[in-house]
Amino acid sequence: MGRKRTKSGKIRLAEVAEHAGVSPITASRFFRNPEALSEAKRARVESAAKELGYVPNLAARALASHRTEVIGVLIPSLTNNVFSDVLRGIYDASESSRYSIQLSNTRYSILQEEKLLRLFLAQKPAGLVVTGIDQTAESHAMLEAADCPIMQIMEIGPNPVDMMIGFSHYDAARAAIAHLFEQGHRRIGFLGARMDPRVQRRLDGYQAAMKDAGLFDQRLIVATATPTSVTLGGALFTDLLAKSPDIDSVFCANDDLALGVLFECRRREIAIPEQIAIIGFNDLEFMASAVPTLTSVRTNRYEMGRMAATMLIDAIEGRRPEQPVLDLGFKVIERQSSPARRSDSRPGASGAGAANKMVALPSSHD
Amino acid sequence: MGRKRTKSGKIRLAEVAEHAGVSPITASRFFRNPEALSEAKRARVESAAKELGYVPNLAARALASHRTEVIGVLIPSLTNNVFSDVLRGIYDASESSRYSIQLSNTRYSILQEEKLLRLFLAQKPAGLVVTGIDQTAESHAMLEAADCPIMQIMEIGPNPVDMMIGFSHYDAARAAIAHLFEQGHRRIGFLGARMDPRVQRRLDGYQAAMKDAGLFDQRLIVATATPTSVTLGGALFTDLLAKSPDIDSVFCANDDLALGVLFECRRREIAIPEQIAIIGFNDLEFMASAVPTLTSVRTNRYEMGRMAATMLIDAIEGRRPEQPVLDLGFKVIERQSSPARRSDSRPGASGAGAANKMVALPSSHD
DNA sequence: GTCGTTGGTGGTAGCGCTGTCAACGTTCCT
DNA sequence: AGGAACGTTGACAGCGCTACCACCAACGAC
Repeated sequence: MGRKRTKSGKIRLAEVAEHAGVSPITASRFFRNPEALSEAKRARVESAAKELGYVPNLAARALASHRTEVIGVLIPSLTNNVFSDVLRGIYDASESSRYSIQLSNTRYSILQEEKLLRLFLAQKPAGLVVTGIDQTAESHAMLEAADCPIMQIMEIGPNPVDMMIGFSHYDAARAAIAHLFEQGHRRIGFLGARMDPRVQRRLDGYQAAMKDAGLFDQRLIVATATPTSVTLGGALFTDLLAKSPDIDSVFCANDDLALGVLFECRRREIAIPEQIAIIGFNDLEFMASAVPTLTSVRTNRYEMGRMAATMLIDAIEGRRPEQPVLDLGFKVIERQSSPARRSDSRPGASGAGAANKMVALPSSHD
Repeated sequence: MGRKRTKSGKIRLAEVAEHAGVSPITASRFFRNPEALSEAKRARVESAAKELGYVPNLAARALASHRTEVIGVLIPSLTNNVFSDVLRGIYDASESSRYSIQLSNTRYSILQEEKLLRLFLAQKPAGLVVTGIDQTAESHAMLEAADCPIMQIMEIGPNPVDMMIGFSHYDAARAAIAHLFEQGHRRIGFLGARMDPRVQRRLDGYQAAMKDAGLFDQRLIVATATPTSVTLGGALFTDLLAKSPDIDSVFCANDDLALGVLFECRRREIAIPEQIAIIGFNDLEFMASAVPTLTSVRTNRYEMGRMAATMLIDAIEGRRPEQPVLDLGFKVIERQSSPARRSDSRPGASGAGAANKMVALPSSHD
């Protein structure tokens, strides 16, 4: 009874249409723009499709329509906890949509990013998510020329290609240092690993804050291109102690380093926070649970991913946001590793539920 | 001068063929099976493609060839560190190939897995990676019927659908308990979170080992469906202490829990390892760096992902492995949290470089 | 020398879907 | 009442590529 079919019982759109007693085009429209159909035909096609177990052939759709339902995502690392949170947000937001995520890893190389971008763009993605604002000129040009919405995530800065969601790493670092200043610290060390552009901007923020306070000292900075790890945190802290034995606190550019510092202090019997205060960055889950609990700068990673995908999908479907650049801000979460030394009215900082100071500023550091 | 072209200067295969002075079919063959061409034509097509910047249209290819160059990967969680390592291996191995990875998150639901499987299979993937061996009957049937290679990862067990890479979580747990027995421990607690099938099998291994030794006690087990976290480790340990104050050691079904236990012991001033020994599972990076360093069962997660993708791609391209089931084994990495109490000839266990006992057995527990 | 046989090449005919445009019936306006 | 406007539907012609089969030359076997 069926029309000709090449492959094993595969249901095609034509079968659905025949079953529903409509033309293939009407059936096609049902899947793309159901509102355009009359109530009656919509129901007929819907039940026919369900009955036959129809699954559209995405390759044919892509070929005929000159576009895909793929959102390309370029991130620098799969290992980093930070990106796994962002990714989870992206996947969660895309799950209820028709779009699928195509992930690629740039390994912190903007040249690799450029190469991948070229590859992605050639397949006419529905949208693109790229990490950061430090693309090559060539990449930037390709993104500008792309005929799909683009979302830059992780940080905000001038000259967005299209949309942008993130926060100012510079301001966040300044807020971390301001917090330590408030608690009475002066000799504040900086520990940084990987030194990707965002960590670099945290270092910039640290330097600016220290210089403004007249406290800058090159010997307070230990930074390496080595990928981050807890073990590395201990090693960098050891270096820092050797360079500057008189530090009273450390700003770690991420939480893994902070945990490494915590352990190294245990090993050296350095009391936290009495001898050295610690503040981390990102506020990973374990920070609230360490002993002592560790102060950190909370960033909204999951939300960043979720919003990025949501806004991107909206833009793909023609609902462009009124506000293309979104600053998700950050919070300094005060915990035991950086206590208030003054006995003023500030609420105590003693764990996850402790007083938080919300800081969310537009990026304005250059 | 070119032939008709629908879209803005997009180079099609026909253009390349024309430029190279061959037929489109010959050009097509160049990309699929270069060896089939004569030396001369191969060079001509190659330079023409390069000169024109030709990028094949994957949708057209998929439509015409009835297959895609997509490897579907179904994992239960994006957050879990364990899977991010596996994923990194998969992405690394696929990067140099023509295949792209399509990732989906089952959220530890085998019903969701079944749904996603149906979706994936309909797009005729080149290959499929699924997590674990606990698919629904329906899923299993679909996988059996699929006309592409299938790789099951994370554990090994009976009745592989096709290929399988992993290790026995049951045996690994037994090895962890055997290690604690050797060190003289008897009241060994078990802490488990999420209780997915693999954690369940670790519990099974724990129970079997304890029963075999005549030491089993239901009150030694604290397990919850709650997703794992460091904080949860502390909470579960608190529960365990309430149920069994006389424990001498804890086997944590993963390292996050172990870190939580470490912090909770600090909080309660319980000495590790003097009062309580700890062993974790997976050997995440921080285990070697904690104070004291934490014993764990090392699993080859990155390697698992890398091998899975490599073998799958080989199978897709017709190079089927001689050995479809691969046991990657595990290692108990002895560290300070579970020291040798006897002063025999066993090498000391004092850090990352400490003596390791290699155990790698085929799954044989049922 | 004729016949396979092989390796290399090309022609034809779609893959399953959607863009475009035309055509239809209905409603609303003047 | 006539016409425009709208909402709904369908016919047709590909999208860019590859499967399939046919073909041709060059080679060795008999």
